Amino acid sequence: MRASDRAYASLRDDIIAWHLPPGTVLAEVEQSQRLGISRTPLREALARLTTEGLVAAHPGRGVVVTHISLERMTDLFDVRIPLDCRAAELAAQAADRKVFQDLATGFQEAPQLITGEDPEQRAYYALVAELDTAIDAAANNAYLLQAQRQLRTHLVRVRRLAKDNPVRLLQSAGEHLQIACAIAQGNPDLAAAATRVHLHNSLQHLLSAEPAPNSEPTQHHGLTA
Amino acid sequence: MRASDRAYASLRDDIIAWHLPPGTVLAEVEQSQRLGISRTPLREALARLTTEGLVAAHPGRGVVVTHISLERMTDLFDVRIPLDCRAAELAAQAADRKVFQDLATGFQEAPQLITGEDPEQRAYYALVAELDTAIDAAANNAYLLQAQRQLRTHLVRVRRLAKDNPVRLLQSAGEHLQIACAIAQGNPDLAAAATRVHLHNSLQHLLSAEPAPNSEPTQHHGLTA
DNA sequence: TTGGGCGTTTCTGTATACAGAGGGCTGTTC
DNA sequence: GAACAGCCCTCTGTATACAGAAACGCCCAA
Repeated sequence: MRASDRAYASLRDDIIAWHLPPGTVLAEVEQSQRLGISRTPLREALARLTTEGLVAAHPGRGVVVTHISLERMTDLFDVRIPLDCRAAELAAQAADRKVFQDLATGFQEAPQLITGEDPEQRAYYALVAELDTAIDAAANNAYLLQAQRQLRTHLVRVRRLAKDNPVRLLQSAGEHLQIACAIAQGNPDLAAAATRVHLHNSLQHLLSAEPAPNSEPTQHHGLTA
Repeated sequence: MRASDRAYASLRDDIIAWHLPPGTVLAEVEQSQRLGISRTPLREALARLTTEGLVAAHPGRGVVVTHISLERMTDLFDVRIPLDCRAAELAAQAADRKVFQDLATGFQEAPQLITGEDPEQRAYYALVAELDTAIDAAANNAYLLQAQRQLRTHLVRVRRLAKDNPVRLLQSAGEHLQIACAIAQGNPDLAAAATRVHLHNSLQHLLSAEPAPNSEPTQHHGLTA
């Protein structure tokens, strides 16, 4: 694997995990030394992160980890809802039903995954990611996948701002179960509707949380737009 | 402006305009000499083009201009339709009506723009781009804008494969007029419906054209997905 | 004649060196 | 004491030099 790929993955993970919190200045020499590479591959990694909107080139100040705020989630969901609904429709039309039946079983057993042990609820979110991946594969649309990947990066990042509680996670599991069942039944309309319901509730839950201490005041969002 | 930005813009324009047709190998030394820069900024430009899907890193063979085919337009419109419809809805909710009234007037007069003089119909497509820009501005959503920009790049590129004829362009102007009017009236449902009608007809027109001589057989599409 | 192996050559990926610009600090002056 | 100007320093952006890998071609052998 190339050094620039490793640097990209490492920085991306660190930003998503809030090891590099918003506002952090990523000086090229400092980061290249930290990662044990030269500036050339590091610059490539930073360029990729910039196009993704995870960092922004602050002219004169270097590259800065972008701020993320709950206020912008409404905008993000305005894009996410139609894309995810369309993906669910396409998946319901074309999917291997066995795959989604198995996923449905998984979500039925999700309450066992949602334990108090892991505050990040990795096991449950891994199952959610599995469903997303299965929908992507069934929809089989490279353009759709690329658009969704962009959005998901920012969504994973905002999780830290939200307050997951077992009640909401159990409700979420039920919604995902509904989506998986609809796709397994080959019902596109139902799959899209279930997706819309789930995303609506997710957004409401996100917005209902009071701003976390990490939430910074609204600033330039950093998308190169 | 940075050398890497100029290289990116130059290569992007050349690919979109088919000066660099699909399958062209972009060797780093060759292109850097052609553009009068060194390999470092050129590599940055190629990386950006790769993430956009305009070129693909062919391992061992260098970077190659990706193939584009009408077959993939169905996939592209599967993403474009929900996004454009949502954008039209948002614009209809928030737009400065005067702007879209003026655009509507422009589309009413579009038949005068659609002349036989310019085979590429630049004047008409500039008006269409103006409407797109106005919708983007009214929708005021950075995530939406970024997703649409990706798609539009590929759409402009495929125009060369389609056969524009005055009949279709006049029909298209009427559809755009309907969209602009609906937004100017502040009617989100109508705006989305008009957008859906227009995109449906656009796709049908694209697919009705027999494959142009430039159309290559289906290959790896090159999106890094 | 064809297939396989080796050498050459060119290419990518990385490191480093260099130049220009911008900011911060310090000294001086009002 | 405060404000402005000049200098220095650090940082980005670019060029170039170097190393490893892969592909092409040629030669030899079967």
